[in-house]
Amino acid sequence: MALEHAILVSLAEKTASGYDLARRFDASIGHFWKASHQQIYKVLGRMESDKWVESHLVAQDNRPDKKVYSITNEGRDELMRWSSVPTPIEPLRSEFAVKLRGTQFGDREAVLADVRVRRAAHEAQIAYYEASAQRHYPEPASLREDELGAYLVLRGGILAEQTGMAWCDEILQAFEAER
Amino acid sequence: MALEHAILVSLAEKTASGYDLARRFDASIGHFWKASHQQIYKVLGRMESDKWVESHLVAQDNRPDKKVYSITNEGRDELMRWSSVPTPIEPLRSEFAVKLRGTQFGDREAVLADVRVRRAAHEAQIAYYEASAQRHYPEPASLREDELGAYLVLRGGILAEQTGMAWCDEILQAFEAER
DNA sequence: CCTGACATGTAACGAGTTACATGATTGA
DNA sequence: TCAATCATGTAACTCGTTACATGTCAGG
Repeated sequence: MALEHAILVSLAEKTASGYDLARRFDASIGHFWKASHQQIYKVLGRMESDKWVESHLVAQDNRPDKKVYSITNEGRDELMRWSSVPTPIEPLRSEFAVKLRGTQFGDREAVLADVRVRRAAHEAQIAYYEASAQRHYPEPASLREDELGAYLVLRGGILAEQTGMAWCDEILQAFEAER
Repeated sequence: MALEHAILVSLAEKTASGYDLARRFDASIGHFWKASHQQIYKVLGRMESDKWVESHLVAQDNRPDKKVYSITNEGRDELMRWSSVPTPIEPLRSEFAVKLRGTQFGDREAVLADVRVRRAAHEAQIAYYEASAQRHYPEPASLREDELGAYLVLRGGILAEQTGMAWCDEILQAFEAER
């Protein structure tokens, strides 16, 4: 399972509570791997049994206690082992593609409206990613070693969104040409 | 669930047995939505209870009987209804991105080897898709209405694979530059 | 005789989502 | 007083995968 490894990577960067991790999975890491807090707590429990992480309670003023997790040496070993195994190639999976394929059996105008909404969403996401790149990595030619991975992932996000937008444009053009 | 609708689209094009559908999900439709035969039989059962499809047994010579499914009017109505509801935007989900992000905690050379394998896989997939496009849609400027959806989905596949390959190239370059 | 294509399922499990459950503090 | 943020979980359910289960026929 990749969620465990996503958590290990996140904890290797910085210790965190389940709540902190849930917020990270809403932002940075969450751009390519989503997880709900419920699932995170569940998996953290299993990971602690497996000794990949350990926790200690931290009391706070005016706030609930929190359980701060950190990665163990066994966790670091597992990360090393996992990184050396080839990643299975994930097949594409797109409900939108199914719908596009079946346009002739559906509401053509609604599908086109959907394409326009998706195009706008891709556009917004590109703007967001590019602002993020500008802010965190203004000089991509001289990145620190520990920044490279996150930067390349961001680049992957930008490329994917640009492609999504280009696809929407092609679909709109094809449908307009046909009219 | 989209599998039900993928099956509806497939049956709207042509009646099929569970076995036939499983083969279609290994090829054309399967390029953007995978399903095992076990899952298909399970879902077909539910869809028949819901009256979206109906089946009749067909005896064959020298072969086992088969249950041929066809879409009902209710099934067509459902397809129309579904097509008019906006498709939820599927967030990216990539174990490979997690691994890339965590390269500093792993085996850098193994990750790079993985990138090269993935690049080759994208390249092969592009060749496959382009041959398919050439064979089925030699003249994209003049497509029949019932071909347009499948053609555009194929285009989406080509664009996605090209992007995947471009990303791999960027990763390889960045790691080589750093050395 | 053995493999592969044809044909249809069940059972057990794992991953992930949705709904439920609780409780403190801060600011509008 | 009401909503938002902080903080941690359980329970029920759905979707999908893997393993198991069975049997025919054609071709090498």
